[in-house]
Amino acid sequence: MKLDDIDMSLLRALNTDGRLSASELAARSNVSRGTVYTRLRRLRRAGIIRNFSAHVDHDKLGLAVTAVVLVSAGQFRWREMSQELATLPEVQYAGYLTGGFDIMLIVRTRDTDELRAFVFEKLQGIQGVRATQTLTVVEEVVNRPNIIPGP
Amino acid sequence: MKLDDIDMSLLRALNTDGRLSASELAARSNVSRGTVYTRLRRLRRAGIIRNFSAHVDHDKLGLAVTAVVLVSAGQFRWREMSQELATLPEVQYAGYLTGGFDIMLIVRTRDTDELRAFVFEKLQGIQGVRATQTLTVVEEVVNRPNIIPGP
DNA sequence: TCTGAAAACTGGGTGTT
DNA sequence: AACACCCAGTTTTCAGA
Repeated sequence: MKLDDIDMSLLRALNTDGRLSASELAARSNVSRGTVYTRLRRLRRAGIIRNFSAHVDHDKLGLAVTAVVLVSAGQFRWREMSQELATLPEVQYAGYLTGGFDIMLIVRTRDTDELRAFVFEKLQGIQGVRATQTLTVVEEVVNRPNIIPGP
Repeated sequence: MKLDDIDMSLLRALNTDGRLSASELAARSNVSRGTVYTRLRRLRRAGIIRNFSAHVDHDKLGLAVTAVVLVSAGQFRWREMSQELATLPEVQYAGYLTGGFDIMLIVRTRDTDELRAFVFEKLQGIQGVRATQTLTVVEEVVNRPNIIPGP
């Protein structure tokens, strides 16, 4: 799907505030409300906007520990591992890599005890996981929901 | 702030759909509309809900390349580096680590050319950046906006 | 893509449990 | 606290241009 300036303007606005009303979006993008409705529907149908979500402060929710887990995998079972990783509730991000490691996870737990349990019991229990390297996040500097390309 | 079942229910609902109306939230959490308003205000004021945002498909936006960049840093200028990293538009996530690396970045670019420019020109140009290791994300398996702890 | 009007929702308020 | 009710203002939907 082709995206014009109106679409990009809407996406940028919704990136910073996902609950903006149609009339506010219309004002910011200099179009009518009707246009905003039809554009948003298009963007959703095309899968460009996947969904909307609140952004929560994990510390304040009691999830004090964030860790990056780098995984080296063998005997690659791509499909099965994807499914198993997707069911782990602690995993916020999981991606397959090329380079020094095969998988990268970002994991959130209440404390280091839960992190240990995750890495050494859950993760190491998955077939194909050979070795893991766990790095604790001491401070988050940037945490953006999206990157919207510039003009 | 103490969070009860109602708060958690609202957070879970807003995690999966951040544009749910107050009446829908009320129905899903089995509370009145008024309660939803007061709870949401509390959650925002307390900083538990930071903001709301759309979630976009970066591939469809033309950002075809996602990479994890692990950085080893020396002569640590914590404050300055944070600011410099935060201004880089390609950076979706940046965090300081303990372990084998000092900083982890998740970066999105249009193509590998932009990625190269980011790593070897922008990033390596920042004072304190000693060495980088770039891993390309071949496939994203999990990409959740939040982790909401279970009961 | 825009406009106007009906329908639904919001954000208050009140008093009650 | 949470609830049910009400009310004016706003937002959304939908038709027509």
